[in-house]
Amino acid sequence: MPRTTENLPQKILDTALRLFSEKGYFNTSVQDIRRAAGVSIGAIYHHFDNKEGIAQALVASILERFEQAVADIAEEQTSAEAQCRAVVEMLFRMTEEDPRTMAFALYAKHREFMPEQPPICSSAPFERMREMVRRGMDDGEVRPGDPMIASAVLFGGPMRMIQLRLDGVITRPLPELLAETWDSAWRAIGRES
Amino acid sequence: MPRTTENLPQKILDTALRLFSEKGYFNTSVQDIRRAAGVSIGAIYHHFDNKEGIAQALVASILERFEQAVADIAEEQTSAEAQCRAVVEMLFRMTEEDPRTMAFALYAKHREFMPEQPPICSSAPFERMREMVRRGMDDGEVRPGDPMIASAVLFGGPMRMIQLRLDGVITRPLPELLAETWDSAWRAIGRES
DNA sequence: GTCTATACAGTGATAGAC
DNA sequence: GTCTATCACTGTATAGAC
Repeated sequence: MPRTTENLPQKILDTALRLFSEKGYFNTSVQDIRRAAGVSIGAIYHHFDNKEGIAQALVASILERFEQAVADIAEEQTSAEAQCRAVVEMLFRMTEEDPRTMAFALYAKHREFMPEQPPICSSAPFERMREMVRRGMDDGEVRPGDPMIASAVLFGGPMRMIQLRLDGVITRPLPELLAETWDSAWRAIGRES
Repeated sequence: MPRTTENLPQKILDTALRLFSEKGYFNTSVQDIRRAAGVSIGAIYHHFDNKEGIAQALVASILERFEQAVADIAEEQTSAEAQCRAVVEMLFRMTEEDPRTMAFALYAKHREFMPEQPPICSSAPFERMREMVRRGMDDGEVRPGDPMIASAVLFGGPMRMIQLRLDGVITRPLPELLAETWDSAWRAIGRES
């Protein structure tokens, strides 16, 4: 890849992500994006079909990163507990490093501005997380029961922590709280040792 | 209270709640509310300051119901576990009886259309739920630790179940899943018996 | 590929009759 | 209190020059 200045589509996406997560999709006009990115309306509509297309490109790119991270974890870790813990650790870290991406990915109502798109909670990385729990159940690492309930309870707590952190209710960085959060969350579904 | 036909402000609120939860706040115009409620624009603006005022009235009324329900539970139940379980049972029941209200109350981005309002997660009923867990910790009913983490993990799982149910990922009525959900969630933070 | 200028639909809100 | 008619404006998106 030749060394080039940041290309224009990427600059548009970065700016849109910032504005969408700060003010919300509907409170952000294409004019706002144009102004903040320092480009023209024509350039935006040359690279994207319409405003919704910008949002779609953003979600697709974020889900791709998620899916890659989860896939890497699935390869590196063997036990279900280690896999699930690594996923939560990754999510906590990403929340601190890039809160805007997390807010937009996990905590926006995509259906409202992308009516045709499937909900985020049925996307590949989330399916994979449920699959980790299901396998742990088959292997006897997780207490028997309904896999959907088990994964909702296991990941629901940490995801609630992320939401409270993004809302400013939790003030400490999440990685500092990982150990205690995980101990509790796993105790809910793990077999006692 | 005299027996009267449903009054107009209430009809406006009911219609707005339906449209807001089905299509979202920004995809619903005041004209849409007017049409669906079978009233005039003038009537709407006579009873409410503006569109945001309708949303504020809705949130206030829902939070009042929540707060009342949680206060009743706090009176009826003594142990922290019984209190918290009753809250989750109430939320699961309300999700089935009135999914629109739950979707709008728990799962809408209020800050985007009501910028001046405090976030829902710092409202009275949610504070009270955290207080229940904190008291359980003081009484030795809950394992010692950070009360914020404990309540996030305890209620985060059930609230994730509600979200998945509203998104159609879970197809069975939540009350049928209450027992298993609660057993897991409480195990995360309760002292072993 | 990037720009400026503009079309035009639909929005929230108001005025004023009844 | 409820209505109709209308305003002023912003939004998305397109056309066409460079």
